Amino acid sequence: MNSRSPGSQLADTGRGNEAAILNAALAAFGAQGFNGASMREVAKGAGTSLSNLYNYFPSKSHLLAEVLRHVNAELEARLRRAVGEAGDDAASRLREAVRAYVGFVVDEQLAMLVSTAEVRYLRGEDRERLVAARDRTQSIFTEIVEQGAASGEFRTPYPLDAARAILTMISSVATWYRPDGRLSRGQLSEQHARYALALLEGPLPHR
Amino acid sequence: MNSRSPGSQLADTGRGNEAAILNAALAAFGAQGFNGASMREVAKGAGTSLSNLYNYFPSKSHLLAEVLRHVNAELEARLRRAVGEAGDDAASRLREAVRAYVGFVVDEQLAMLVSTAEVRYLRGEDRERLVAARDRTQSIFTEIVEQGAASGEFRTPYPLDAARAILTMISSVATWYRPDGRLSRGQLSEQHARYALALLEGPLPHR
Amino acid sequence: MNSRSPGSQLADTGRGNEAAILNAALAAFGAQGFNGASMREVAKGAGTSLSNLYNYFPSKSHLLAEVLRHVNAELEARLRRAVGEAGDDAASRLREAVRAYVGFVVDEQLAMLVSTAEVRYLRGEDRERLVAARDRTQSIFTEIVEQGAASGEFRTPYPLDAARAILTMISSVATWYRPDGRLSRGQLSEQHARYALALLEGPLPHR
Amino acid sequence: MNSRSPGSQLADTGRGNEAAILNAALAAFGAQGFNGASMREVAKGAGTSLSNLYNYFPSKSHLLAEVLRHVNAELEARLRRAVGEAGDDAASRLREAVRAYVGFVVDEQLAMLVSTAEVRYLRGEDRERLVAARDRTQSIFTEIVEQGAASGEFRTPYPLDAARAILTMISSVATWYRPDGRLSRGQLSEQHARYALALLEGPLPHR
DNA sequence: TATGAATGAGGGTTCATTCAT
DNA sequence: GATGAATGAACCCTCATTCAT
Repeated sequence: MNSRSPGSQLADTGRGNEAAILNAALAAFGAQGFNGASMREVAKGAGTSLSNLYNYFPSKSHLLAEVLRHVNAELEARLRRAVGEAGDDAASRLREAVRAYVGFVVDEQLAMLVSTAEVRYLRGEDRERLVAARDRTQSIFTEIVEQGAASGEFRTPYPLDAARAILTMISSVATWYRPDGRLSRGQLSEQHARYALALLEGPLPHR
Repeated sequence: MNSRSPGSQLADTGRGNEAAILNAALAAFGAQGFNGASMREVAKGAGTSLSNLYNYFPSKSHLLAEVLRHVNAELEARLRRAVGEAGDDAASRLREAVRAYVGFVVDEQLAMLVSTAEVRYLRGEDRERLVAARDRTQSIFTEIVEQGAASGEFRTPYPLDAARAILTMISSVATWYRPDGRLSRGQLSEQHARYALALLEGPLPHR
Repeated sequence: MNSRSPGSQLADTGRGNEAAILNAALAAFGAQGFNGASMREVAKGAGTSLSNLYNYFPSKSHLLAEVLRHVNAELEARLRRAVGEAGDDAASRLREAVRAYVGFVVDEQLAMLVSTAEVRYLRGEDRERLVAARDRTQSIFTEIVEQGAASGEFRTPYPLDAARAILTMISSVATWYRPDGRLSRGQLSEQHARYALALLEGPLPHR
Repeated sequence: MNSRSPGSQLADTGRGNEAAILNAALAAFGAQGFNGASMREVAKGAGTSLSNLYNYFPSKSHLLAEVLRHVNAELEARLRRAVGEAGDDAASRLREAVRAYVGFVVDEQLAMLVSTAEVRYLRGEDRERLVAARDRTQSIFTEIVEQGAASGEFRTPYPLDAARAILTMISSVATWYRPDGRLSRGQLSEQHARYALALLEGPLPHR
């Protein structure tokens, strides 16, 4: 055992059934997509009645928004923790950020998938709020990359574009990763740390 | 004008309304997602009646399958053409393949988005057939990568994993590319060709 | 038998189920009120499926709007016919108009009730259209009243207000009339013709 | 200030929230109709919780019944007071009754509207009780009319039917009256007093 | 009294699909 | 091929009401 939270579980939030509903929604949206999932399924998954869902979330859209908000919050927390404990140079900070991100993708694969695939169904304010929150999360990476570009550690001509490429590369691991597959969590982290440094044209560790 | 096909248009297929329906389906699935789009929308977009759709495709699922099949076929054709016209070394073949792929993503952004986001709604044989077709398409890249790894041009310790990373990196360009954005089609091609070589730890062109 | 149309039937309108649906809606709205009636009831009453209703009317509100439009159209037609066949002086024109209106209320009691009670549930353009149509219908009365006021046949100091009072008085007959009650159709017509002349302070027939 | 109660307020009844609930119900039923209004709205309007409503009224139907009972009680009280202070002859008693009724309609327009429109949603004993109470209220008018018919003051051939016509005429003022409209409270009273005498074919005041 | 959480029934509406023409 | 009408299932959501506290 380790200290990581169990796969694809949103933290308890105090109110009776809220966490159960959020988790059931995550599972349902993950399995069927936002439009393919029904509130009845969510209710069944959460062990409550359909109508009670609406005592917690005013609409299916809002429920999706809350799911995505929680997922991003957890990701951001993990990233900040990891970067906070890293060294000072951009290369090691990047390495830790990548490891934490890959770890999140592996631990919370379903959350990551839903997070990527279902944002598009958010509209209006909910969407804007989430986009803003994600920008804050991604800025953890872009700041490191800018630091490394400024210090000369990263020599790529396109630091910000490369940063984006790194992020999508890592998050898309969720689309194919299998816990019983050829690559372990650790191997994936090493690989992607190396990919990231390679893309940024930074100092690759010797093989 | 150039010789590229117009954006997000599936080729005519001979049967009266077939192309119109496929294109309308692509547009509808792109705008609303597979489950969010309705056959009525598709019919309206194709300028025909709802029931006439079923003279061409036996079900909504099948319609999706056909859309995805056409998109992959077009992508594969473009890739094979590009690689066929390239040199013999892995680096230049890779460069041309990447350029062609990026070009496709840019030209057929919507097709690429749908292709990525909606495969999950295929089931059964339709799904298997498409997965097989995609594997054939992706093998264009993996063969080049294996060739380069064997020849020593690419020194990455993880050639096949890096190939997958390259593919997802390129296809995800569709999620953010804007025709009027900062990066032109050509710049994107150059960037990604460089990313690919960097990831494979091959010979980077001088800046 | 007489030539009056059967009670509470909206005329056939050509399209297959349309008349049946309108009549079923009239019955349902009459029995339960607009909000108390369900589209399922209407469908059952019309002998069709719930979903088929929406092939004829895009929403429950629209269905109500159409019901009310038809009712008013029928009333207006009857009034114009009656007035057209009357003499030239205001008193006899009024008498015929009142008789026709009372006749309509008695023949189409349910239609009249729904017409009065459920307008309030119309919103937006539907409401405005109906209000305009009703104004046109009521102007049949107000014009007669103005004619009689100008000619000196009606001596009331408030001709237009009295006209309104007459109209509400007649239409509210629908709230208590019973076909098997003490007052026959003919008696009601006579009474209300006399009420109208009395209210307008015109020439009362001798008793 | 005068001695009339404020518009559309049901009197306090002693129990904590009862008056607030009755008034909120009156407002909600007036705005949306009985079936269109929800107990949640009523609770919100009364400033209490949804479930607390059921400590005062056992059901929505009962709540409606109580609202209507209060409205009728207030109307009856006003009418009896007015008639009690009038002279002895039928014409002046009628005049005072009409004035009081018109005054009530104007002062308590919403209450009158609800009273007229929503009775139909009462069933069973609640309905019977209300009908009986209304009959008692209306008998104030019918008794005056019978007195005047007997004494020869009113010469109409249909005294009781005319009485009913008068009542509906007055109560329907609520459907169009606007406080800022052309007709003042006083003018309306005068008009309707005259209408009533005209309908009954009694002695009209000189103009 | 007063509350918040809970629920089963039912609301209007849309869906993919079928079928007679 | 092409259509318009039709349908049953399912959708999201709201309802009046209950109950433990």
